[in-house]
Amino acid sequence: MSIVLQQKEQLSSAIYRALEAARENGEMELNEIPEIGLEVPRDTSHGDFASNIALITAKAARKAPRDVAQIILSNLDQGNFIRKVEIAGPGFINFFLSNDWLYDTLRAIEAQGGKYGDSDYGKGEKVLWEFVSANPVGPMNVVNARAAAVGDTLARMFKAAGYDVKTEFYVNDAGNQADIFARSLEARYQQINDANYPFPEDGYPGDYVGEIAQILYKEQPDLLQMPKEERLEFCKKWGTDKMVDMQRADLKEYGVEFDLWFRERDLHSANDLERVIEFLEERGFLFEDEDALWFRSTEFGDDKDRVIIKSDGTYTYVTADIAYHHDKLKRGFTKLINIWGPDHHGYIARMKAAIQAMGYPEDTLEVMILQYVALLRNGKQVKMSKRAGEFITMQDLVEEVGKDAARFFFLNRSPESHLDFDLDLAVEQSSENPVFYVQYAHARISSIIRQGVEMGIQVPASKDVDLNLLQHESEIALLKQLSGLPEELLMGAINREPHRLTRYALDLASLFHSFYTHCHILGEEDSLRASRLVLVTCVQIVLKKVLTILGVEAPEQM
RNA sequence: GCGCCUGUAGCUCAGGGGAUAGAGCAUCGGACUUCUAAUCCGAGUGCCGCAGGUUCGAUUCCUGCCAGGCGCGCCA
Repeated sequence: MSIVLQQKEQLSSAIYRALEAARENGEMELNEIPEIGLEVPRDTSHGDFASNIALITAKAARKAPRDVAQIILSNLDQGNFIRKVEIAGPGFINFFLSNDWLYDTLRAIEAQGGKYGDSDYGKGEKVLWEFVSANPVGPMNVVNARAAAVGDTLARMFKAAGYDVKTEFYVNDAGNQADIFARSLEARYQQINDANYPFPEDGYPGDYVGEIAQILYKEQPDLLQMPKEERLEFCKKWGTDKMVDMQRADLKEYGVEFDLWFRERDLHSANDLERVIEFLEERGFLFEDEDALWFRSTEFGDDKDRVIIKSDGTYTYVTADIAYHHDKLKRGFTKLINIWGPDHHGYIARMKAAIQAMGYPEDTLEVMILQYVALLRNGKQVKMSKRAGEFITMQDLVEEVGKDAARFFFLNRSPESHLDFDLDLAVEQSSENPVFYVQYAHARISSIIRQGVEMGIQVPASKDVDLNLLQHESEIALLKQLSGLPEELLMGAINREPHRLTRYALDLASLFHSFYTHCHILGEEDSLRASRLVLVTCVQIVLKKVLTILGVEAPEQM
């Protein structure tokens, strides 16, 4: 249990006992004692912890909130950890504790290192995070970049929260788009020898198709010997594999490495679609109408039934997706979390229906809908069209603003908010980007420790220093911030809020920079210097931990 | 028409049943003989989209409306 939680528990049981005592001695009538809420107030003048219990119970007790608070106080056993209690505002009870718990936080960080802040909340539940899953027919876009950053970070937050996590990229290499891509690639290949060879009307116009056609030509100069059908099949497989390789490389450069890459074509070759259709058929969820086979998804709350096999005998996209999710479940995952773009939100109901038809609870599948990213240049939105071959790719973005800045920028916003990404601003102010502010704090600490070592000063163990020397306002503020990591990490995972962590990192960096200005370290006398070295080392550990989860570098110097 | 998301400071965005609504950027003024000034300290700004409702208390929850983005295929 985190130290903050320990404090809250101590306080709430003290309040509970006070309420019971008040009830017994007749000072207060109260049938039920509600759950006692405690929070860390934003304003430090409101204490270390505050409770609104008096406001909540006032009505049932038929007393004014401040009177209730006064009764609680007069029955409260302050023990030896509560330094001061006061009633404030409409009836809040503010608790001021002795600093021992803050110093315990340093000991915990020292003992746990990079694991500080982790919990076993998830109890090892197997969770699969699927995100990006961009079609292997072109470069990834900025929404993919947003999804990559969010998914990658949330997956790590889940690991920290005690889940058994895998990340997966689903490759749509078997559908219409893959066929169109194959025809586009084949046409570009033909054009190497015959400039007038017709390009398909619906083909992908981007230059990249021609570029990889060149690579294909070098590797396979005799492709034209093949029968057309066979050649298109080859182009589809080779081409989508090539695109997947490129996507994998781009993602790696962006700091995202998936545990698993799942190919749609493997579902087809393993006859998984037939199998899942049979499975649903047996359970009576399918019916025929107008020469097509339908899935009765309305039985599970979808607003329409969905076609599974089209009248021409081919499958729809959702069929493969059902088979895919069936496969995920067969692999033993009990929680499937997908991150989709806003254009797919209409898909949620039918996939959840499928999950239920397969016999699993509706909330086994959770879909996070990420909102769009609008790119602005010269104050105007950049119009992008895959059709016209005009778009700013993830790769362009990373090259332009850098991996760390791009990731931080995406992660610093709540996933469901629409996002305006001003390219001019991102480039122009790249040296003032918040990410550097956080990294600079880490580099500064590294520098202090480095110089200490040069002077023959090592970072001491906390047991060998007097942590009580840490009394400065900026030191206390830092300690409080450090104590908050476990809760931030856990709440961030539970609520799927990566931006909690960027915010936490910014706040921690800010408090450190302020401390740095007000307090010196290496020049201080031995005992104070030792205590502060312990403190900044803990700040460094926590900064590095958070940056690692965010997928951002923690530089030793800048 | 139905569904999802958004509406908070000049801009980009946090927050969220409670105590004076926050940060960064931008603007203005200070701080480097001292561990990195990519830093710090200080200053101003808000019908929290509008209107009702629930509540001791609503910017937060509920309903309706307005505005913007995106969906609603035997496409993927």
